[in-house]
This record gives sequence, C-alpha cells and structure tokens, in this order.
Amino acid sequence: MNASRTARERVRAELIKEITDIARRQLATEGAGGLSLRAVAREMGMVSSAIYRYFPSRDDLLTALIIDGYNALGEAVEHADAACARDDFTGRWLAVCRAVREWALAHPHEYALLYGSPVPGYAAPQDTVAPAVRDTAVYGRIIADAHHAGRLAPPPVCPPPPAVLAQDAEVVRALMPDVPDDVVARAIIAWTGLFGMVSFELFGQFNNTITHRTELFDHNMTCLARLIGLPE
Amino acid sequence: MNASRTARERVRAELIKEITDIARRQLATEGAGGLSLRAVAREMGMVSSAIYRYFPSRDDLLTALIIDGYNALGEAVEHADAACARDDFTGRWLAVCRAVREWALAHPHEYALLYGSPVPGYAAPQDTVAPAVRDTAVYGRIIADAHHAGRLAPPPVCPPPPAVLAQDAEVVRALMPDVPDDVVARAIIAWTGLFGMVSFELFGQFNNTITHRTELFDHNMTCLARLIGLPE
DNA sequence: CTTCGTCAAGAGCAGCGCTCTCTAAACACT
DNA sequence: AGTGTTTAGAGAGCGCTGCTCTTGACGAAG
Repeated sequence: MNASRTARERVRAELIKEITDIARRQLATEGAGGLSLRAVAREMGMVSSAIYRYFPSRDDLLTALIIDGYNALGEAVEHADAACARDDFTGRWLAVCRAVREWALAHPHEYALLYGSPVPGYAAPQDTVAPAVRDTAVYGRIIADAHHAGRLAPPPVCPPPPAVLAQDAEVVRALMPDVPDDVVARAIIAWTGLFGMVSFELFGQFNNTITHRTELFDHNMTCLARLIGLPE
Repeated sequence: MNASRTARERVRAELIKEITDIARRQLATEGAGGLSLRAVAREMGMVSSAIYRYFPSRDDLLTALIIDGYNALGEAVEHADAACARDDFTGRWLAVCRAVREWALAHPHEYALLYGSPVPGYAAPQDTVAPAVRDTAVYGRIIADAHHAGRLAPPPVCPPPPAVLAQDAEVVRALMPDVPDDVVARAIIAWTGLFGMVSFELFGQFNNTITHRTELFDHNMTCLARLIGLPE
C-alpha cells in the first residue's frame, strides 16, 4: 500500500519538477512578469486549469522558483568557497564574490527575482528565508574564520559603529559567531557593496559607462576585502 | 491661428499631465506591474482606447514615468546638496546619500522602476539617459570639488586600479573633471555601495535582520566617505 | 460652407489568472 | 472482486489586460 501510494506521489513529484523546469526556462526568456501558467501548461500539453492541481496559484510557483534560485546561488557560492585553501581568506572572499556575479550573469532573471524589485502583491513566505541566507552564511563564515585566525586587520577607516547597532549585530552574528560589532558592520558594507555592484551591472546602470566590468568588479571586491581587514 | 493652435495643444498637454499623475498614483499603490492603461482611463472618465491618443503604448507611459522619476530624484539630491556649505564635503556627501534614501523610501515603486529589475521586454529609450545621470552628477561634483580643494586624502586601503579601467574612468570623468583614476574607482565603490544599501533595504533583504536602518545607513555612508578620502 | 485633421467612443481580438463542474482513472478497503 | 473514495485532467467561463480598427462628432482653416 505504501509502494502504490508512492507510485502516485512519484509521478506527482515528477510533474511538479517538470512544471518548475519549464517555468524556469520561461523565466529565463520572458522574465518574471512574463511567467504564464497557461504558457507552461501549453508547453506541457496540459490544459491550463490542470496546473492548479500542483500549484494553487501563480505566486506559489514563483515561490518555488525563488527557493530553487536561492539554493542554486547558495550552492554555487559554497562550491566556490570549498575550492579554496581554508586559510586563504582573501582568496575565498574573492571566489565567493565572483561566484555570485557569475551566477547572476548566467541567470539574470532568477537573480532579479531574488535581489531585484519585489513582485508587487507578492510577499515571500517563510519557506524562503532559510535558503535565502545560504550564500550569506558562506561569507559570514569566511570573515569569522579570518577573525578567529587572527588574520583580520581592519584599517582605521571606519568610525566605531553606533551603540544601537549592537542589537542588530547580535542577529547577524548567528552567521559569524564571536565576532565584534565593528567587524559585523564592515561585513555588512562589503555585503551590500557586493550585491550593489552586481545589481548595477545586471540592471543596466553601467550601460554606456563601464565596459571593463570584470576588472572593475575584481578591483572593487579587493578594496572591500581590504576594508573588512582581510589580509593582502 | 497660433493662439488657437496652442489652445488645443494646451488641453492636450494638460491631459498628458493628468494621465501621468494618475499613473504615478497607481504606480505607488500597485507597483509597476499593476500599472494599467484601462484603470488610468477609468479614473479619468475616459474610454480606454482614448489613452492611446496620448501614449501610443504602455511602455511609452512607463518611459514618461521613468524620466519623471529620475528628475524627481535628481532634484531631491540637488536640493540636499545645495543646502550644505560648499566646503563641507563630507556633509554634502552624507546629505546626498540621505536624500537618495529618503526619496526611495517615500517613492518605493518609482525607485524600483529606476534601480530595480528591468521591466522585461522594455528597453529604456535614449531620452532617459540624460535625466538618469542628474543625481550622479551631483556626487561626482562633490568628490571633484573636494579633490580640487585638496581635501581628499584617501586612506591606503585600495590597491591602484588596473590600467584597463583608465578608459572607463575617462567616461566617468565627464561627471567629475580632472580627477585621477584611483579617485574615480573609489567613487564608483561608494556609488554602488550607496545604491546597494538602499536597494537592500527597500527590496526586503534587511527583513528579519536589520532594524536600525537609519543608523546603519548613516554609519555605512560615513565609512564610504572615509574610503573615498573625504575629510573627517 | 466645405474640407480636413483630431479626438472620443465602441466593438473586438487574443491573452491572462483563476474558479467551477464534470468525467475518468487510480487508489483503499471490505 | 467489488465498492466507495480520492485524485487527475478537460472544458467552459468570468473578469481583467494591452492593443487595434472603425465610426462618428467636433473644431479650425481655406
């Protein structure tokens, strides 16, 4: 009875995967706004209403794509980090930055779904928060590792962070344990700087201006690494 | 004959303004995806097809809103800069950063239109590039002013920018004349850092994490000012 | 007074998300 | 093996969208 039950559920899981695959392909060509359940159904040789057996609404399909996206990006970042020597902290940071950028360039619409304008009327459900921090956890660990190895020497550039930020630092520290507040603050600057850079490139702000984007990116990420205090 | 001709054109211009006003209000409540020509027409007591006399397509209306948005942001930034003492370069930088953030928080959907995910299938026409750099010109001038006043003392954090970036720096220098390449490079870091920060806050990346956003923003922008070399 | 360009109106097309009902197949249980 | 239940897909349909085309009215110019 269990085997037969899983038989039905297996074909169901397969169909769900097929739907998300087609949806992801449509996302890549049309963008989030052009994602159409009817088009997905058409491509599957299904009638549109049948899709609703698997995803109760378009938003639920979007949620599935978002979770997949966070996981794909997280995996790429984890992979890039794992390929580096553990004590090459700056190398790990740069590898992670490049992994983010390369994944974003390879999957622009998925990146836009994760880090671009929120889809109007769509509120990310709780299921997305765990995959969402998967990449963040990686560079949190890099910075924490460097700090604990005594290799973090922040230059005297930033003033000490204001006291109220200590509460927020407490939350962020879940990703980079036992790290002082000023390191957390610098980490956030680097974090927003990384994604600001990628978003600007992807969303067209560099058009007609920046042509050597890889070089600029590497240079800026190196600067941010120095700002954090990562070794030369 | 001229007077009568402008009579007709005047009511036309007025209608165009009314359309964009209503569209902007709809944008604020529904977001870019929810902008509907029919809804605008309904609110104007017009029939939907009549709108096409004034805006040949939804994209053209979007373009008008984008241009207005860039101009509004540019104006806010110019105003914030003008309120500072000319030689208080750090104060001017902070004022400009805050102006960007406050404008973005006050007009989230318009900000998303300018700096969020590009609308799929929509390519920004050439008319948008001039208003688009209006704000950028302001902080370009701040940094250039500080440099020429001899008040720019970049800390020894960033390595010298790679030689290939000199070409791109040439283009950027149109906004900050006679400034060396390494200053341009730092300016770009600060620029992307500013918008990375605003976008993260606005697009929800700080949810469940950062609560003291004003303080964090001010602190980070101060750090970036130091990184550029703006005086204490 | 006629001609001509401009404009609102209306109908209509194809597409969308989503809901409802109906039929048929796969399943669980006696 | 037969029976009741659950699950799946098909189809029609609702109200909405952007957009097109045609029609008829209005006002300015010759």
